[in-house]
Amino acid sequence: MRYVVIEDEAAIRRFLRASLPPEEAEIFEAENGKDGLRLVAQKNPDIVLLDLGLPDIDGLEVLRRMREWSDKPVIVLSARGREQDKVAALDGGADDYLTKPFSFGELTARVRVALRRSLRTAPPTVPTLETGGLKIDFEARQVFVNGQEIRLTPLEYKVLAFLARHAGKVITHKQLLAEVWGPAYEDSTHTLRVHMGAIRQKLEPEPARPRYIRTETGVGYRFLLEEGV
Amino acid sequence: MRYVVIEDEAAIRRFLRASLPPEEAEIFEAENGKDGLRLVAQKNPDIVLLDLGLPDIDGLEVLRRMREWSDKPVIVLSARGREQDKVAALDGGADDYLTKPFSFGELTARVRVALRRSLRTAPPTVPTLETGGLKIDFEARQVFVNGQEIRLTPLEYKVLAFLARHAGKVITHKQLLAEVWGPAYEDSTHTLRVHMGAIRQKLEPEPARPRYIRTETGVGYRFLLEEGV
DNA sequence: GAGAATCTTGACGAAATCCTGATATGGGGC
DNA sequence: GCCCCATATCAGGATTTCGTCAAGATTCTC
Repeated sequence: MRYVVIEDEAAIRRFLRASLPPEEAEIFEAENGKDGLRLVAQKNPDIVLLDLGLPDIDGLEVLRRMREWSDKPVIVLSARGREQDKVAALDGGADDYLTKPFSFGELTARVRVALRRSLRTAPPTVPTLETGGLKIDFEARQVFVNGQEIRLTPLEYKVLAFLARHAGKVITHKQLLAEVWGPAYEDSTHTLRVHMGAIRQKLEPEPARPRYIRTETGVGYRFLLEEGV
Repeated sequence: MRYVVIEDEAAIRRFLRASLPPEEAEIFEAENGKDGLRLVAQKNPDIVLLDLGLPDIDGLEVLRRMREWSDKPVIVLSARGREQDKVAALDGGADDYLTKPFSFGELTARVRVALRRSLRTAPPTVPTLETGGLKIDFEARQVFVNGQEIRLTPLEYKVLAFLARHAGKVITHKQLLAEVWGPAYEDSTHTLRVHMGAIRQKLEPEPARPRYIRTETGVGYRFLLEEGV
């Protein structure tokens, strides 16, 4: 996690450095608004801690300018405790407001809240798997063969998705049945075979000689990553 | 904007009612945790104000249970001012924490912050979406088919808009019901089907062979970006 | 308070999906 | 070649899921 701290009092900066464990936190510090804005732009932090009483530009102005091009979470730390100061900062785009003196625990908890939220806003990866002519878009729940969409029933999709998520590894019948049908169906191998037949019919060019899902006789099935023979 | 207030002191509830202008705020009140949870599920509010000292369940427990199925913003209002109380609530899923007595201005400012943020969390706002002969103007809340405006009821529009904002992806019945009707209605699939029928009747040229919204049997619905078959 | 619009609920036929049994295939061991 | 086992395929019928219609209930509007 990367922090930018914009704060002119060295004591507070020291306090923050001490509060945030260095193995988790990379901290960049600025003593005035101008340097602070530059740091935010350069370092692309996950969160910004901003003092209002800065020597050059007022903290509110720093916030205003930052909000023109960034929506990184900002927590304001200020000695000003009047209601109108809080309202101005919060309406000016701050995500939270802490009045000095504040406690270490509350600060870190509020930092966690802000980080938790910004993580939720930005979904991590786009999970999509592609091998040979087969493409599986897990997010959209869609499967393509050579660019053509293939429609799968709920069970077919679940089976294929589970195999693909464990691509390269052998998945036993029991594992598949327990995962897709539920633990009570571990012995319904016949049902599984029928569904596998339907899946291959739909996505294998030659269902009799499968390229994507190999049957491991006596054990289970394996999703092939590189096109095997 | 819809508020749910979970607070046993009548004085505070009165204060909140007075603080939030009725023309902008629809307020639902509960005096204990049990009713509060039910209200959140039923009314599908934009924000929840939660007291920690409730007569039946502890506020922290209410928060914990709510977070199992909802990520609506929650602002905790509490007489407990100790650091450990704040940390527990914030780490328990609260979005903000205000110690009583709090000022009217700070409360409303923090509410605005939470609302601003949850709006931003919502899928990227595309002012208008167009595919085939269908055009959806999200800002004006208007829908056109081949240039002709289609009148949709509030629920119909919400369903269509949610699907369209996640165009291409499968939306499960539960997701759709939780989002449009509220978490308490996750199992009213039948109602959803009837509304879907009405929507298709209005905007599909051939309602029996839909071009814009495909049903994914056993899973949910999908808004089609390119015109399917 | 009447009328319209909207929403929910129930009933029933249609469609899709799923399971089961019967039968075919294919490879290894003898 | 022949048998045996695991697997694959096919076909039917059961079950689940969907769509539609229509009748009440509720809310909104005038």
